[in-house]
Amino acid sequence: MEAWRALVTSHAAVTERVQRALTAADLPPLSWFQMLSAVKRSPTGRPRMSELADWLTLSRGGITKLVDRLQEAGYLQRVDCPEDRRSLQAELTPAGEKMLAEMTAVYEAELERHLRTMTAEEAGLIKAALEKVTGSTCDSACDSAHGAAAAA
Amino acid sequence: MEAWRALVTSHAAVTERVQRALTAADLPPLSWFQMLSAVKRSPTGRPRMSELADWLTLSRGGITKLVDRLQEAGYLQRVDCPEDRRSLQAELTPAGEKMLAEMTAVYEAELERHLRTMTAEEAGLIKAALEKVTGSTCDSACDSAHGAAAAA
DNA sequence: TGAGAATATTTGCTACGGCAACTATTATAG
DNA sequence: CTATAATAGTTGCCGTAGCAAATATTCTCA
Repeated sequence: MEAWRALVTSHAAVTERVQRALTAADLPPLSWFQMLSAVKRSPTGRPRMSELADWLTLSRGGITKLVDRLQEAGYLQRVDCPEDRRSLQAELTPAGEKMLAEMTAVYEAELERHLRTMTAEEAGLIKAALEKVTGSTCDSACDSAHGAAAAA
Repeated sequence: MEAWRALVTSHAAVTERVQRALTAADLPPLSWFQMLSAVKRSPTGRPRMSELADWLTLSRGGITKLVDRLQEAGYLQRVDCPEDRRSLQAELTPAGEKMLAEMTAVYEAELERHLRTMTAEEAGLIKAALEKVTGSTCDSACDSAHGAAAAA
């Protein structure tokens, strides 16, 4: 429980620092970076809107508007999905690639600044422990759904 | 770096679950819980607005509005600060104490659900490592201010 | 003491995100 | 094949938070 509080606190603190570092460098906000890097990290390079919603833990509507802004800024474009005509895929433009690189530099520098007190072993442990948590979140969801269904 | 990504992801996932658990239980949002428990955890029990802003990592304006809502709901009240007439202190009302207890129950239950994959040792390590990060954030801020001053 | 800098909080304006309703397309059942 | 349900995405409306300006009070120093 205290560990969770520490996590929440450090998350908020570091995130705020990164935000400020980005604005100080006249760069777009963190949400843009998260979007751009999610698109970049996608196996296909062209994730669907709903995939982005899952990865960024954002609602569908939120994704629509975020992509709108990035598209208007010229960093992303929507392309029709060939397998499903309901669906759209987001794709980085060259300008988007460039911006992502710039933001990544600031982002990683700031992270390094704040996480330098952490040893590699600690980082490894944290990564492992928290990935277990995230992984099990899906199971919990199923439990939850099951429980609700049973109750209904 | 990957550890940080894991942290961000698990934070978002668990936070979202807790939010949903609270709304499912017809309780106020997570921000209210954070505010109430920050007031409760204050050494004096009557933190100032600016202390709350620091602890919740929220802007001053944000605190004003959040306290406004909690006050209107009858969970908090503002009292004049005796040492500094510019300042106000937030104080839990009996209804606020009661609500905090209710929300704490749901909050902790949900946390336990999602963090059950973590062992006590892991939790201890994470807590220690992340508290180091948060602690050093202040130093970094000083470094940063110093660097800016030197540059100017 | 008195002028001006610094600090604590609030307010107005704006941007961002969630939810529920809507459209368009695909999947399922009969 | 058609009707219905389910899914992908967008839109409108609302609540919430940040920022900069405004107000009130305290601090500094001459």
